[in-house]
Amino acid sequence: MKANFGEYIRKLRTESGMTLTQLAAQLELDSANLSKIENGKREFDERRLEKLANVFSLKLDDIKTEFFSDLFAKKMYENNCSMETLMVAEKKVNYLKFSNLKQSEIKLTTNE
Amino acid sequence: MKANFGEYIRKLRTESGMTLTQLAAQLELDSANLSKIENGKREFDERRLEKLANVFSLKLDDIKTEFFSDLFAKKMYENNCSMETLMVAEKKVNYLKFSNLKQSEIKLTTNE
DNA sequence: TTATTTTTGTCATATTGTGACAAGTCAAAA
DNA sequence: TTTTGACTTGTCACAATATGACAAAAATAA
Repeated sequence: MKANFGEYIRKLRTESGMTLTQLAAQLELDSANLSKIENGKREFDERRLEKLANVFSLKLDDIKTEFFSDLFAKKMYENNCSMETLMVAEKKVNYLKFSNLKQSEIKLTTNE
Repeated sequence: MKANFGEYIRKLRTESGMTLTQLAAQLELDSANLSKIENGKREFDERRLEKLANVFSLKLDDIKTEFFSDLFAKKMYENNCSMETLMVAEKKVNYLKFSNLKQSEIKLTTNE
């Protein structure tokens, strides 16, 4: 497993035999910057996730899972968060989904 | 349960009978900005977590759990992440902890 | 009403992120 | 050993975002 999104990109890239320059072009960024991303010295811009998925014919959802789990893991590790944090986060996501569901129902009902 | 860290602060504040101005002073920020934070219009600065814990005599770890779980939940919700993301994040945190443990062992062994 | 608390809008400034370029290293091929 | 291509690193200007501060409006309580 890779704990950095950069390493993940590097794996995808090398396995498909591309150079930094080639992939960078497809992602519309500088090869120097892509190098930094792969080496964990810069962050991959969230807004390029879709492009990345397209280049490697991967499902956007899978790429997102990889991307955000890295983000969370890094934060957790840096801040020495208790593992409980993730459990609580799960509850909160469900809560957000639920309350937004209710919201839309209300909107539909009251026809706003 | 509160899904916003701001609501959580508001709850703490009102339960202890403080005004925005009073709490803001203790946190060294403007009451107008604290108001925005409580209403979810601005983010609470991570670097003030310790101050917050002190004001309400809470364990920093608990505050951090609340803070970061909110952060993650919000990201998950906004980006429509699959729930798997959290599971993968958990694995990655363990991986990071493990590899850093190994790192320090190496450092100790080689006395660098 | 008057006083207090809270909310909202705005703006200058601080902080951070990003793209771009130049110059560097490195390894393999010629 | 020179050349070539791939990769890395440093730097800088600029863009995007966050933050603090202040004023003024709105809401609430006395």
